[in-house]
Amino acid sequence: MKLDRKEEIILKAAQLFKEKGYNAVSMRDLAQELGIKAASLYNHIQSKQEILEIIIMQVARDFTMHIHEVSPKPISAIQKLEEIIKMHIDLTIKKTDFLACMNNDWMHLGKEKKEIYIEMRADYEEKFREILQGGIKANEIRNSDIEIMLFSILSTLRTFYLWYAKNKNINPNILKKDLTKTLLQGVVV
Amino acid sequence: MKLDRKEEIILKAAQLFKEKGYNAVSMRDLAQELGIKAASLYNHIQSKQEILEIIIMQVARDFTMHIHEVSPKPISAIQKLEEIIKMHIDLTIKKTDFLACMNNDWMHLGKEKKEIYIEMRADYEEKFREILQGGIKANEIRNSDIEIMLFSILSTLRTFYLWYAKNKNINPNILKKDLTKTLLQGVVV
DNA sequence: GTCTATAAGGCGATAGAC
DNA sequence: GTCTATCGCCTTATAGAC
Repeated sequence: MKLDRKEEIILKAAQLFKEKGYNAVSMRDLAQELGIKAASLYNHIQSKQEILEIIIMQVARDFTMHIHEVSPKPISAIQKLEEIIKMHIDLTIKKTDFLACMNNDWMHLGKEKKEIYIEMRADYEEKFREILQGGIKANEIRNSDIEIMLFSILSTLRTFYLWYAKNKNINPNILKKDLTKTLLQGVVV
Repeated sequence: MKLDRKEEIILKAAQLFKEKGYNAVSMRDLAQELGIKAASLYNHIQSKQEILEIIIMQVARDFTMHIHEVSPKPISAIQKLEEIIKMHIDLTIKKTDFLACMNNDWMHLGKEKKEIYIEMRADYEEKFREILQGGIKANEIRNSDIEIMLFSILSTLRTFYLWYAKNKNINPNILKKDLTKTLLQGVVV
C-alpha cells in the first residue's frame, strides 16, 4: 500500500493538528516533518486550508454515511445505538487523528466548508435524535430529556479518541461491549 | 460590582478564545473589542500567555478544590457523584468561557504551567477514580471497566458547556436531576 | 518534484510622548 | 493609562532555477 505524496502530507498534517491545533502548526513545521521545504508542499496541495478541508470533510462524510445506513434498518432502537457506538469506536481506531482534527479545528474551515460541516453535524444529530425518539415510543428508552440523553452519549463518543490514545492495547470487542454497557445502562448497579 | 481593567481584559479574552481558539485571537483583536489599542493592554498584563494562564489556572483550581472537598465526606459514592455533577453544572453556568478555554487551549500554556495543569488534571481524575472504586466495593456501582466509566462521565461533564450554550434558559435544578439520572442510570428503561 | 529567494503582511511586544 | 511608531520575527504563498 504505497501512499502518494499528497496522502502522506495529509496524514502527517492531521497528526500535527491533533497534537498542537491547526493554527499552531506552520507549513514549515509540516514540511520539516516530511523532510522537505515548505515551498515544496505547494506542488501537492493548494493551501493550508485545503488540507484541513480534506481531513474534516472525509471523516464527516464517514459518519453521515454510516448513520444513514443504520437509521432505516428494521431493528430495535437499542440495536441501532449499539451499531452506532460500534461505528464510532471503529472510526476512532482507524482515523484517530482525522477525528481529533474535526472535533478541535472545524471552526478554522473556510466560510463555505464550515457551513457544510455544520449542516452535516446537525443532520447527524437529527438522525440520532430520531433513533432515541423511536426508542422512547417503543418503551425501550427512558422518557427523560432527549436532548440531555443525546448529548450525554454523543459527547463521550466524539471525544473517545482521547481515551483511546492512552489505551491502545485494549481488545476492540471487549471495548465495544463495555462502552455500550456504560452508555446505555449507566454506572449504577 | 465594578471590574478593574485587568479583569475586563481577561473576561473578554476568555470569550474570544472560546469562540476562535487561543492562537486565532491576536492582541490587536482583543484590544479592538475593548476599544483600546494593542499596546495599551501591556499596561495591565505581562503577555498574551499570562492571560491564558490566569484563565486556566483559576478554573482548574476551582475543580481541584471542590473534589477534595467532596471526596472525604461520609456519604455514599452515588451521593458523591451527584455532588460532583452538580458542581460541574454550577461551574459550567458561572464560568462557561473559562471552562471552554481550559478544555481547548491548555496545550498552549507555557512549559511550566502546562506541567502543573496536567498534574492537577491527573489528580482530579485519581480522586474521581477512588470514588468509583469505593462505589464498586460498596456494591453501589457496577463492577465494569472503571476507566471506561470514568471517561464516560467525565467527557460529558467536561464538554457540557457546549450543550449549555444552546440551552441557557433551562432550570438548573431540573437540569441537574436529568443529567444525573442519565449519567448514573443510562438511557435504557 | 524540490530547491532558493522573496513578496506582502500579521504577530507579540517595547519605547517614549502625552 | 492610552497613544503612535516601530522592532524583529514569523506567517502563507509565489516565482523561477535546476
